[in-house]
Amino acid sequence: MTKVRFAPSPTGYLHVGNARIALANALFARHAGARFLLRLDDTDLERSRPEYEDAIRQDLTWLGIAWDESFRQADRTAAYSEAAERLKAAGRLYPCFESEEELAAKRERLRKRGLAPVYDRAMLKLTPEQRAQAEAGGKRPYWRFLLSDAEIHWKDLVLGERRVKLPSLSDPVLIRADGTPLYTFTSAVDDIFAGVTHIIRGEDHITNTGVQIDLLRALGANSATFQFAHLPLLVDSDGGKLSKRLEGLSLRSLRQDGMEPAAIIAYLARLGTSQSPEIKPIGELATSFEFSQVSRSSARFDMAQLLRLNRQALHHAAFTDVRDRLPAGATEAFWNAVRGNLDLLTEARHWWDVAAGDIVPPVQDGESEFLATAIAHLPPEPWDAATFGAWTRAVKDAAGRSGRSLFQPLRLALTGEAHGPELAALLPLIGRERALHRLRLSAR
RNA sequence: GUCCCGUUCGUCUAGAGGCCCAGGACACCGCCCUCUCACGGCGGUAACAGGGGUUCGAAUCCCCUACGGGACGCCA
Repeated sequence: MTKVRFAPSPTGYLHVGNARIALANALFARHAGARFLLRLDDTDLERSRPEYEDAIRQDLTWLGIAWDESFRQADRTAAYSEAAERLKAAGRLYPCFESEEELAAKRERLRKRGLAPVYDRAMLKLTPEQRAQAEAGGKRPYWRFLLSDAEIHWKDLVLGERRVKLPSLSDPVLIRADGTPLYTFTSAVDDIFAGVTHIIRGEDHITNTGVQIDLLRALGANSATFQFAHLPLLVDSDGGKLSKRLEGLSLRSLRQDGMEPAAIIAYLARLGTSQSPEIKPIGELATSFEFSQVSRSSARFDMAQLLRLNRQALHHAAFTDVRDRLPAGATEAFWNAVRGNLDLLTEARHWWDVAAGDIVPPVQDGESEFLATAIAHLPPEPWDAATFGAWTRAVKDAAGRSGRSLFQPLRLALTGEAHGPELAALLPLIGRERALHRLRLSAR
């Protein structure tokens, strides 16, 4: 049985970078028939907040990403203690007493000498007496994992052969002085516990993978049962850093702006691959999902492309898909008339005002005579899709105009805009009373 | 600072020595359709970061440079 996991920290809202990783996991899971575990990595008590946990679940659901099982690390402290004891017994977890200031100073010294800031394992050489002395002084230890001196290598599903030389790394801290476990540790313990087989995450975890493979082995797991896929990070549209601006691009803000989940899914599923984005259900997107088609270099997140996809998604959206988010009273006829002209669903509100509310068209200088002619030929209700054609034919004959000079003033008067949905569809929604009023306002 | 990775049209990419004076998609431009926009159809502009090698031949292999990214936390 294959299993993937998406493991966000509830320290903030999900952003597009997170969503891309979550989606890659979901697509792979669907494609490979794997179970999807949603794990809340909330071991950082300082920053984790329950409301973010709820928000993450909501945002994933909104995107259409479902999970088969879920748990939070805060509920698994006993398992972490047990694993820690085993590592201690095996001599792979050792206590340290340096303060954070001391450690920072050590790193700084090494850096100044042009060396990598790797922990010197000073505490490993502590005699039992020295250790007793430190503890007597009221110091509580934090615990480091004794890395082996191996060179870890694995075949990354996206990046290919990768190597991490453990001797060039610091022994990672697994347990804080306050006794709480750190990500590196809990993640390995849980991946074993949950039976995860494919770890799909961002490229920023490459070094962690080397460490975690060593840790998985120390915990008695067969590291060969784990497959890794590291996706290159996304960068900002001006080529700069991924982080700052994209992290601000939360799913919630996109949702607020009227972005369709279908567009986000379509864009993120294919970004950085050789496949073109397509508006499709997530299940169909999964069918063609392959790690081998993901590029090894970072992809640029381009809002313009997302917007384009969003327009496409809207263009194809059925009334039933969007009715809950349309202004109260909006009808299917209205939706079908305007959807082809929307970039964002939020713009529907404006067109609803045009169709059923009050708008004030601009006064068109020099067109009063023409508009008067148009008013004179406005047919009586009831109106339907054929009304506009019949009316404009009559106006054409009476005013001797055709083409743009015929239609543009009418569009401007009726909608207040130079561009917009087909008037034939819009006119019956506007109705005779509003149409008359607007034509008069525009003629003045 | 040290180590690792990357660099092909505006964007996402195809390309693993001759099939490439580099292909596709989106964007853009033009034409057609058309009351506008959009849709659709047809066509077009546009790229191998730079420099050295290796080779009969390099986008593809090697080296250097530049630029970009990542890692180096008692964050995840």
